[in-house]
Amino acid sequence: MSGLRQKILSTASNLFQTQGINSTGVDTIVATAGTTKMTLYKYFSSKELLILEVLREGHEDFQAWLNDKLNTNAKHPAEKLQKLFDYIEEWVTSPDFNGIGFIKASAEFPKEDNPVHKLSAEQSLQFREYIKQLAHEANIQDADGLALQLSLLFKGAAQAEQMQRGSDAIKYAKMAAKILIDGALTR
Amino acid sequence: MSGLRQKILSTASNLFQTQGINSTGVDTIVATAGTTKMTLYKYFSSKELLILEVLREGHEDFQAWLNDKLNTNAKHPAEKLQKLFDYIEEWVTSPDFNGIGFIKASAEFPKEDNPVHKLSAEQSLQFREYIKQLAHEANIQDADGLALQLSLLFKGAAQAEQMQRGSDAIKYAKMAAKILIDGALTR
DNA sequence: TAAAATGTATACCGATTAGTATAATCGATC
DNA sequence: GATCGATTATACTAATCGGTATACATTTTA
Repeated sequence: MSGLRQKILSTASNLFQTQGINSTGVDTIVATAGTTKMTLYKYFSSKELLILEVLREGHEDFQAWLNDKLNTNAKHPAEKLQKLFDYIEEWVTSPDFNGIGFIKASAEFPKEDNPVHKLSAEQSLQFREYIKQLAHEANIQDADGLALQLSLLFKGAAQAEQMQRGSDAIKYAKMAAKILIDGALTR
Repeated sequence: MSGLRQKILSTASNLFQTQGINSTGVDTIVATAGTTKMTLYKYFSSKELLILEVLREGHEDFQAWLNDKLNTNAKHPAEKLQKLFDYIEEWVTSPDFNGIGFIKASAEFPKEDNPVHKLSAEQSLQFREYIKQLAHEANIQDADGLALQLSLLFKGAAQAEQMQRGSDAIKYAKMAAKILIDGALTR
């Protein structure tokens, strides 16, 4: 049963994050994963498809982890909102954190009709919709606006973290989020 | 007097933004600029040096434009802070806007010792320091913190704009910035 | 008018890219 | 022990990459 497929996926994910997507050749991926090109192309029919799969898995992992954390550690919707950036911080500062995929992918594939770019935009929107749902359940008037603002803080912090690992950006993003959330709740 | 050098710079800037830096070959640049590789390499001894120069010019233009706008249209330091995102919006929504270079460059060159990455991080920090100075002059206690938060909003909005042109992210970033600034001023 | 600088045109180099063809090797099942 | 699927190993293709060499044309300067 192919642990190889998973190995290739995780290896590619790491390399994409540390070296860049376009700068990482297929040969480098298979060499690092300890396999050959024939095997890679048996599981992924093209590099683009591999990129898409890496993005998909990364996003699903993040969303599932975040949703699970919020559901088990917060009862009321407003509480979820207030704890959102706590878990974002926990995710981002985790030692095996390897970046928010869709942030970088959209930069490396700027053409709007590119499949990778389209998936990135879709995932970004999906995250925003998730926050919007939380805000809506917390009876916030402009749920859409708050969701957009929080996603901006998230993107900014992720971008800062990718620019310099271990920056204190997340900490201040959390404080800014608290101000925006509290303001929206008491309106 | 070489208008060719400037033509190459602006052409490269446009292509880098619309196609990506790594995805834009030197041949494409010279063909689009209407010149030859020999001329390009007379002005820029390598592609990396061309990238650095494009980044440098873009950042200088932005900083100079922003500083000029603030100085001529706002008197008091607090007023400058409050109008900051108005001009950021004006810059970003301008039709000939071609992206905040250091946002994308840091994604395409993730290695921290890479010259392009280093310049990007430097420019990002420089922008943050600029805001910090404004906040300091406005007698804001945690000038550093506010500057970081505003730069997060700026990065997030720029990232959103690069993901989808014409998004309303800037509008909401402006609103969030107002909340954060007002809160910091009346403390 | 002669010299010098600037730009064009074109062909080339070695390295790297994504992807494929072919044959050999491995382990498990029957 | 033979067979079968999965994996490896290696060599290859055609295209593209950044960068260079050479020869020629044009314009500027003296």
